[in-house]
Amino acid sequence: MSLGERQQWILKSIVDTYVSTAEPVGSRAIAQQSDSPISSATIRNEMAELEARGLLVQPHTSAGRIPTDLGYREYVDNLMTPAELPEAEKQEIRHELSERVYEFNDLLKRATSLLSVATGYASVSLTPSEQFSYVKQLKFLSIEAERVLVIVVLSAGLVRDRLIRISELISSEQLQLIAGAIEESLQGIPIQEITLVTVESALEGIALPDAILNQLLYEAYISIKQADHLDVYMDGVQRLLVQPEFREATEVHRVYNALHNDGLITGYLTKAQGQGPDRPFMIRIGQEIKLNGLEACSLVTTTYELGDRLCGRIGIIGPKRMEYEKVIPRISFIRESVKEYYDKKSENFE
Amino acid sequence: MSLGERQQWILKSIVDTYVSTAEPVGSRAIAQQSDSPISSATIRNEMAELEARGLLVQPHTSAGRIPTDLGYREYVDNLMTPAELPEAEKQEIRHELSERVYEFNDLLKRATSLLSVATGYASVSLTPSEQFSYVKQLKFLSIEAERVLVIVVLSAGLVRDRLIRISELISSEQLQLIAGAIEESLQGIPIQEITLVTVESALEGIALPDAILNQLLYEAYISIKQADHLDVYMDGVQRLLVQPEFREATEVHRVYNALHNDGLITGYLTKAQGQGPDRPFMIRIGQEIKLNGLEACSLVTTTYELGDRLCGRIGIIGPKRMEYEKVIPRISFIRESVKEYYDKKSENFE
DNA sequence: TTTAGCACTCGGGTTTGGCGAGTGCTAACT
DNA sequence: AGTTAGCACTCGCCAAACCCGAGTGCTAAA
Repeated sequence: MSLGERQQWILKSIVDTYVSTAEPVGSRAIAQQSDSPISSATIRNEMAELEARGLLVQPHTSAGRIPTDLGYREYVDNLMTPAELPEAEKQEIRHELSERVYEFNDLLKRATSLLSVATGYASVSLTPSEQFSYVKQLKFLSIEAERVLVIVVLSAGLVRDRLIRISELISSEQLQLIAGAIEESLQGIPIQEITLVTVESALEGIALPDAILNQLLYEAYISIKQADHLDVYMDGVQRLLVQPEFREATEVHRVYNALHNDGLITGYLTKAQGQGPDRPFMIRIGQEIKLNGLEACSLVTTTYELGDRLCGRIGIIGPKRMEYEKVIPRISFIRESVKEYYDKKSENFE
Repeated sequence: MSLGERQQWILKSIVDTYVSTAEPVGSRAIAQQSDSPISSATIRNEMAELEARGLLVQPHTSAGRIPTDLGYREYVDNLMTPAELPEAEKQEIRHELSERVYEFNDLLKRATSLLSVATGYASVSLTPSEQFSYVKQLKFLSIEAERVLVIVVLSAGLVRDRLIRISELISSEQLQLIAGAIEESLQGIPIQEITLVTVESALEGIALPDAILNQLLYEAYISIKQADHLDVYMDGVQRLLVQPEFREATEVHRVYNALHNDGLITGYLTKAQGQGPDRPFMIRIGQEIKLNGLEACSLVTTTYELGDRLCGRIGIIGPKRMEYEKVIPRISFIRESVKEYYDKKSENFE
């Protein structure tokens, strides 16, 4: 590979121009750019070269060029220089971020929404989780006769709960006893490895009818499994859909289906979770995303960390023709702001 | 008003045909219908009459007629005869409804999804609530040092909770004491009427630093207010969007924005909640829905009841050109199935 | 090696004309 | 009086023809 300096400059110009106009860009447009030292003819030659190398394509003869996935890749890896955000915008985000936020998921939801506004594309995030979580606490809380709240506290401090009904009256003490026994038997076992049998082994020798015991076991098991699940927040999809690449209703449908196909995005982002923190941004362009329907999109996400165990993912989905230089610093800043707020809340609520 | 029998028959035929073809229907199409006793010329005369009465329109000269909102209204009120669903489909729904359902909201979500599949349009539902709910229980549960789970039980049995952090260590007993005091002071007060002041009055004379007391009060207050909030589930929007009325991308956007404008649908359905149980179905056609962007849609919803206090809403959003005769019995059946499952679970969890 | 000039290509927009579905009106029929 | 056949008319849709202009690749000169 290794492009000449002039070719780099031309490629960058083409990408920048195409990003802002969404129209194939011709040699003249580049040549007329204020700081261009070279003529359109020369640019044409270089463009032909860039096309031969697979970085550009012509949608048809007599049209300008547009970048290929590879062209964007080159741009993203070597050519762009993300700009720092202006202080005013930082202030704005910091201010908006804390409005009407009552718990962490609110904060994340809000951050996701802000990210969409700040970038103008669709945003997604994954609720935090830890890689190998286990059950730290399990409680049965008697709410009324025959109704019990099952509370699961995971190792990293996540709390989930679930309301169940049981068929018999049972005292708080007994409930506590059972919960304690289950809790103890699960100490240190990663949730993925817990099975119904694991849980069952806990209750040897507790003096209660089998029926009720089995029900509680089952409910505890379900609650634990549910506790580990991830939510995905998505916002501003309409901002993505108004992009000119989706002028066709069928294109809109393809993207819509991909995004709202339950669990598809979640699964994808979860797999991406593995990315090391050395390369904080994951940028997938067009075909590189393997999800059916998102071929015309790019996905830029990053991992956010809370405390020293929890992490999640946040980022945006835009057209391939995306303002990468603007998007990156905004995701960065929001990632940091979320962490900051989380830490602040942890040590001292307002 | 009062249409002649023949006019009724013609109007019904036109609506039925238009619903299935999405094309303006002409006099000949009606005349050729197998059971038509009359000629196209007569039908033309009647159609002109129906148009004069505002029940039909011609999109342009030399096109057939399509129903106006008023035409659909007449159809819905007087002409259609909803069919009972086949037993096979009932079985199917009953079977699907209970899969992987772990608590009521799962059931509702599942029901909503099934409704969309069964009708082929988008479906919406509102989580259950009661008209004048009050706080029945309030609990603070100490999870770890400095982390407390606030649990609110509403009068109808709804349970909501929220994890908070507090800045100081405080014993379980003290937490219970505070929660008890707040709980008592709120007995019988409708949630809408609770203010921060109401809550504050509870803690006269508890011996703890003001700072921590105030924080707990505030958190309790927020939790209570949050407990009352409604969720909306929506599913199968893509089924709506592929309808031919939304072939234009801009139309897709209008509908999309209306549906995903946070709180818009919720608010609308909540207001509709008031509908008496005498008229179980609310059918809003086109302009009758006052929401910007849904002019081409119809909204058919019904109230579901759980126990004797809780109720919510479930229904579908389709194009005006909707198979009302098929939609109604499906909503009915799902409403009943949800109630049935809820009751069954209440008395005896499998 | 760069650039000016030029012939060529081809997509997009506009115009034109024919086709056909559907209508309203009139006159005949029951 | 109500119904029906016949017919002229309207108008949206579609395809063909057409032009325009943007952009190219090539060639030859600087």
